[in-house]
This record gives sequence, C-alpha cells and structure tokens, in this order.
Amino acid sequence: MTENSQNYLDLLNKEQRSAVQQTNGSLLVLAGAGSGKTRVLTFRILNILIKKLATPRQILAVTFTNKAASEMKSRIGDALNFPIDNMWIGTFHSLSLRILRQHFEQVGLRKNFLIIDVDDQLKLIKNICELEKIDTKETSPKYYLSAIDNLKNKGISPNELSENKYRKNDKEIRKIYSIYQSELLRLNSVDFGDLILFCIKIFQKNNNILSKYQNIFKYIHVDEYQDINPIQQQWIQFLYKGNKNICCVGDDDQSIYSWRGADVTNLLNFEKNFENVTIVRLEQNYRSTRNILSCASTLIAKNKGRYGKELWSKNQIGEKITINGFWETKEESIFVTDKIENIIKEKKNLSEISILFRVAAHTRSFEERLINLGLPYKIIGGLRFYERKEIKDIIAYLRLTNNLSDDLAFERIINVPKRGIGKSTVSKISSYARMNNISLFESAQQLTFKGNSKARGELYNFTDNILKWQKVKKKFDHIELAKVIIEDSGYLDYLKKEEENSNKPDSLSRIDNLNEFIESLKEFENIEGFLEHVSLVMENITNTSEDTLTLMTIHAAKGLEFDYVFLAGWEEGVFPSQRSIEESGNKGLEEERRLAYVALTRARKKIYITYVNQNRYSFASHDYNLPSRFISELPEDKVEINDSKYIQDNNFLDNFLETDSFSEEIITPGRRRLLENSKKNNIDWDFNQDFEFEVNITKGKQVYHQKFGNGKIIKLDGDKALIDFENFSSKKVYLKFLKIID
DNA sequence: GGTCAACAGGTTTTT
DNA sequence: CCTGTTGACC
Repeated sequence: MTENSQNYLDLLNKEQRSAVQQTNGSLLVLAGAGSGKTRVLTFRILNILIKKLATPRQILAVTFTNKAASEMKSRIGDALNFPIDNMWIGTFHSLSLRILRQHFEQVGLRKNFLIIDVDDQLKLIKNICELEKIDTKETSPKYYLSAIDNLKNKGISPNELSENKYRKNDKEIRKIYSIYQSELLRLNSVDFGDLILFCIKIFQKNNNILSKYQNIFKYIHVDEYQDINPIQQQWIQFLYKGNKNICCVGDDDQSIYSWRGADVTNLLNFEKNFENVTIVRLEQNYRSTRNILSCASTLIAKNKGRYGKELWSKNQIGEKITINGFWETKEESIFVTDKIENIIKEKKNLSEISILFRVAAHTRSFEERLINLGLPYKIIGGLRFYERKEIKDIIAYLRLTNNLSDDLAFERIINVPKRGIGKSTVSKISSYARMNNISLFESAQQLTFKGNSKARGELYNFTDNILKWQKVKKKFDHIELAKVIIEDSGYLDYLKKEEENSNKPDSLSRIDNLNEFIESLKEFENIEGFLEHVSLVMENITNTSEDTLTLMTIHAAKGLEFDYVFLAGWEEGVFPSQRSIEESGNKGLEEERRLAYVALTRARKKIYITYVNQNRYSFASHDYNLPSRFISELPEDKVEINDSKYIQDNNFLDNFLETDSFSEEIITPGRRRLLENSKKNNIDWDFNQDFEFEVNITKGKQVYHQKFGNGKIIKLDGDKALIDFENFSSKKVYLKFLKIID
C-alpha cells in the first residue's frame, strides 16, 4: 500500500466517501457533471482491493469508452503501486468479446472469428438486397442496417422477430436480418451488436457458463449508466444475480446516446431492477466556475423529464460566458484562434484548450486556420485513422492473407488498385462460389483455369500473390508482411500515381498514413491481435505526447474537461440539430439540450460560444442560420453577447419566444414523410398501440417541429382521432400527426 | 467486359 | 462538397 492510498478516504467529501464505502448491495450514484464520479469509481475499486474484499479478477468495471477503461486501470495501478492486469475493466463490447472468445462454439462460431465494421455490414446488406431482389432505391441499405442494429440493441434475434405491420418495410427487414445473420455465421464473423447479444444468448442457454461468470464477479461497476441500452442492461442483470453487489454511476442530464438505443429509464428504474438499493447524490461540483455552473443549470432546467439535481460549487465566480456571432465560418475560426493565441501568451498549455463541435465535419474551417498559424492540434473522432480508405484496403489484404475465406476482404480489394477485374467478373466469381458453396477466393482460383482473357490472367496473379504472401507470413513477422503487401500489390505505386495526378496535398498524406500504419503494427505481436484492436478500439495507437489543442465533437468530449472551452457552431438547425428535432420532436430537442449541458460543463475556467449566420451546410446557396435557441436560454446576466452588426440589426435573439399555436400550412420534411408513410402503408390504426403526437410551432419564418407526448387512441372520427395523452388531457388530433413508437 | 467522366443524391452524434 | 452510380466509349 502506498502513501497516497493510505489516506485515500480523506481525499473525498462526505457523499463520495459513503459511495466508496458502501460496498454491499446495489448502489446508484447520481453524479452531476464535475462532481468527481470517476474519482468515486476508482476509489471504490481501490477500497475493495485494499480491504481485500475481492481480488482484481473478481472486479468487473464497465466503462463507456476504451480510453476511460485504460485510464481507470492506470489510475488504480498507480495508487496500488503495481499494475493490475487481470481486472475486468472495459467497454461492454470489449468485455463481451473476452467472454465470447472463450465460448464461441456456443453460438456456432469458430475460433478466430472476426469482428466486421460498418462498411462490411453495409456491403453484406447490399449483397443480400441484390440477391433477394429487394429494392434499395426507395429504402436504403442504411435503413435496413440501422433497423438491424436497433433490434440487436433490444436483444431481438432474427428468429424472435415477429411481424409488425407498423414497421416500415417490415417484411424486408425480417428477411434481410435473417439472411444477414446466417451470412455472418458463414463468414465466421460477428458485428458490433452481436458481441453483446451473443453473450446474452450464451448466458440464457448455458447455465454453467453463466454461473461461472456470476461467481467470478463479486463486485460490478458501471460508469455512464444513463447511456445504457436494453441489451446492456440485460447483460448486467445476468451477471449481477451472482453476488448482488453493484454500483452504477450516472447522470440523467448527460444522457446523449438515445439514438444508439440508450434508455434513461434504466436509471429511473434502478430500484425496481436491483435489490437492496442505496442512492447517493453527488451535487458538489469541483470543476467549473460558479458562473459556468449557473449557466449550465439554467439551461438544463428547461428540460422536463429529469431526475432532478441541484449542483453547487465553492469555486470562484469566474468570468461570464462570451458569445460571439459572425457572418461566415472564416470569421469564426479567426476569432477563436485569436483568443487561443491570447491564452497561450499567458503561458497556458494548448492541452488545456478545446474546441467542441456538434458535427465532426465542422472542424475543417478551423483546421485550415490552425495549419496556417502553425498551432498543433489533434482531432478526436470524425474520420478515424483505421477508417481511412488506404488503411482499410491494406487491412483487407492482411485479412485475406490471414484467412482465405474472408469474402468481404476479397471483395474489397479484388480490384483495388485497378487490375481489370470488374463487376461482371466479380459477379461470376460470387455466383460460382455460391453454387459450389466455396469461398470467393477458392472460386476465383478455380475460375482462372477456365479460359485466358486479361481478367483471368490478372485474377491468377492476384490469387497467386495472396498465396505468396501466406508464405511470407510464415517466415517473417506481420510488419514485414505488411510492407511486402503494400509494395507487391501495387498499392504504393497506385498512391504515388494518384499523388502525381492531383495537386492536392491530400494524397501525399495517404502514403504517410501507410507509414504510420506500419508503425502502429509494431505495438502488436501478430496480425490477429492487431485486427482485434482495430475493430474494437478504432483509435490509432501512436499518440503524440506533444502539447496540442484538441478538436472534437461534444459526444467525444463526454467525460473530459479543459480550462478553456470553445463551443463553435451554435446555430439553430445545427445545434439543436434540425434532424434530431424533426425525427424525435421534443425528446430530440431535450437530448440536444443535454448535449449543450455536457458541452458547457466540460469547462473549468472560461467558455466562448460562437455562431455563424451563413449556412454551413449550404451547397453554394445563401441560406442563413439563426443563433441557437440554447443561447437565449442562458441566464442574461452571466453571458456577454457580442453580436455581429448583422445580428443586432435584425434582432434575431428576440425570435425565440414560446408559443403554442401551430399552423398546418407549413409542411416540414418530417411531417411530409409521416403523411406519405401513413398513406402508402394504408395503416389500420391499432387501439392498443402507443402513439406520439407531433405539431409544428411557427414563429415568424421559423418552424419548430415538436412532439407533444405519448398516448393511445380512444376513438376514431374520419381523419381525426381522439387521443388520450399521458401528459395531456384527451385531445382530438389529425391522424397524420400520429407517429408510432417502436 | 472494363474504364472513366458526367451525374445524382445525401449529409449527426459512436462502441 | 464528396461519394457512389450510371452510361457512353474503348
């Protein structure tokens, strides 16, 4: 035991201490932003270890990101003064994988199964649609993919999926899902959702395995509990039933992942789902100035469905939030970088500054400026390293060399770089493969012996190369193999040629990326380990220790904190996102507001908010955006607004007044879709079904699309229905305003 | 049967 | 704006 771990309890306040010491039974820690929840979690685990209530192996800790997991691991290791390797700390996905690697045969998988990514998922679905003659013009493969993902988040397998006439393209979904799943099995692959789903299947099916894990895990910890979806909740509950010690930490105000199936009701139902419950609230904020805290609290108070929490702080009052409006994005980035230069003049580190965005794509205009100024920056999220085309291509080569029956990898690289093997050849290969029940690679091999056109010669070269690389793989390590592949496949030449043909500095960095890729391979012992890392972690492993500025999305910033935070792009339509409001109405708006809350509470000292009036999404059009309504929701006396002249003259901030009148004349895309769907599908209205009621609220030119609550139909009357609302009285509404809840 | 240029369509957030 | 698809040409 080290010195700093001896007095660790003294480092905590009363509530934190009680959360740490309450080791038996079920504990829910409702922890506001900046109230030290990570500290509580780490200290709690530390406490269990120091008191020898459990060995590291008997502790399960689920975090939201891999980064959070490794941080927690090293913090505990530092405090104990020895590294802890066998503790079960990780994301739901990585922990599930660990379990699945042990018991793959239970769900019909074979050893060394592969985790496929979104690209491969889409490819698979496209192939299925083509084969089954399912039209993808009207309804895109993406829609089917997200439908399948949603089902998996709810824990529904293809054979458990029943007919639902209210679901769009229900028949197709059921068909695609079932074929999709058998295709994955054939390819010995799983997708992200399967990792958790298959664990549940194993737990349900095999009681021996279940009780083995139930016995191992004496203490369970779950971070970011508000962002857990139904299948993850199931997963926890299975494991919980062994020792019945669990500690979940969360903040309903920071729930920002409902689009991924996260469900705050898990948090609200904690007392129903677990036994012997204690609830601890952490309401003292240690992070932000009182001004920042007050702004964040005022904003989040506009949300209705809250657990309720009152954050307070002993910190300094601090500066007001500075809000600046601009005419175009260029001005915005100039303003922000000017402020950043001022900050670092005072000997502050760049790593204490962050620029947060609602949309990853908006980092671009800032990047240009930062490059010009020579300010080092890094981008978290957005297009990740391993998602780059050139990296994925080389990975596909490695995958195919590693496993000849990796059809998805085969398909990806058969004509990359171009070698004259086009669509028709590929479709020949795949139909021959299907007929004979062999892999694409085998099929290609067999077809090369029939005839002698150019394509066949190239095909022969291709398969021959792969076989050669397999020999290389046996003799040398994976780094050599990658180098050989990059050169011999002609990929390097292809990139070089591309570089010559374009003046963009972009293609140059592609070769750099490949070099960086080789570097990152060195962190792994073999290809298998590398592939697993790629599919699970996605982030590049080589991170510079240099002092840099951080650009990222607000989602990616969850759990992080900085002294200075710049919040760019606070425009109506961007933030809150138009799409979010259109698709989920009031619920969507509230989630956007929580996102704003998360953004504000990242800052310790000072926040700058900026917005731009020229539409960022415009394709050479001249639409204008209004400042975000969230700006007007901040307390007036704690912000300082410096509008550009344009904005002052037009008095845009006054436009956000509440109103409950709505007009039927203006049809938003969301409502139009709804109308068309109900017409097309000729729905028979079900009296037991839950519906949502949406309206448009207009004020001036602005149209808000809002949801007014859930309800059931009491009576039909022509094109109107009498609805009994949960949070309204009964009300007569047009049928076209009703939307079915899944 | 493959390639390349013109064309159309789609744009949130992520393990 | 960037990507994937189409259709004319080799």
